[in-house]
Amino acid sequence: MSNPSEQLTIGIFAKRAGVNVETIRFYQRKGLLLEPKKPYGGIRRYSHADIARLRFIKSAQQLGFSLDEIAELLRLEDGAHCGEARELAERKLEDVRNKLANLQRIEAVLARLVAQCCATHGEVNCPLIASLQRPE
Amino acid sequence: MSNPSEQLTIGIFAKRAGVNVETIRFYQRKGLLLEPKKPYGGIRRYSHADIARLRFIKSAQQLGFSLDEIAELLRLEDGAHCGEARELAERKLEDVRNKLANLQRIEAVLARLVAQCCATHGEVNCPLIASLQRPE
DNA sequence: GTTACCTCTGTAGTCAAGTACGGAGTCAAG
DNA sequence: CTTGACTCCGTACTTGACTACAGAGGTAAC
Repeated sequence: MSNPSEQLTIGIFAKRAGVNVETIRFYQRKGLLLEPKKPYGGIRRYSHADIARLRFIKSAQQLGFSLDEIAELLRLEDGAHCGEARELAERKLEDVRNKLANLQRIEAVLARLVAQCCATHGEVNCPLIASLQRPE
Repeated sequence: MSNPSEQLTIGIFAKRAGVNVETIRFYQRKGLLLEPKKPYGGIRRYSHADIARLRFIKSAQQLGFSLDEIAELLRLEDGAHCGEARELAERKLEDVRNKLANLQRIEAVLARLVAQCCATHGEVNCPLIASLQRPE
């Protein structure tokens, strides 16, 4: 059914990855996806690797990375100028860890909220808001 | 220094919360922040509760919640139609847990990347991308 | 070999989330 | 009682991330 060496047209590629064809072209213009070279005036073909890459972009995006940041992440794998890449990775890692910490706090609070919900009526001063505050 | 009953003008409010004045007005238009009623043709004053709320908005936003979603989250505390709120919180919780899982995968990979960096040259087929893939 | 449905390229429009700005009013200090 | 800094309100501009569309060409199925 999904033979790994299958070559896809842009339409099918888009469908498989769950995005709009225009989005793919847009990402190509931004350099997030490479355009496969086309067979002399013909139609370009895409591979499963392209789908993987696109899915990665979409996932990273959902985590709050901008397309420019994602481009950087992808350059880690593509170019791999080593020192530079390492630095970049380190910065991203810190970033990611901050996001994680925040998300964990939210998670805890939401979970508690769900658990307690309706247990206490009346003066609800929401734990959600409090949870995101830190001294400074 | 920061007496809790202090009343702030919008400019000071903005500065304390680290945002633009215009952003505050924009959030008021969207209903994310309430405009304090103003003393008859005068100037509105803001409290520390407002700062807390604004900081919450900003944090949530960094985690990939849209302003509309944040509005929903805030309605959890403001309105508290209980059943509804609980449902919303549950949906968000799932959301958050998915994000967490993804971030954790990225975290692991980035950490590994940083650790191994430059250890293996040549054919690098990036673990980053692989990390975000799941069967379906 | 024509029809229906693609693809390609470029340019323009949309939507969310701000940001900027103009003109009028407010207010505290000097 | 004026000056300078700030507020208010409305409208318009910007940026990031798409999304749509027009016009030309490719292709597979009949």
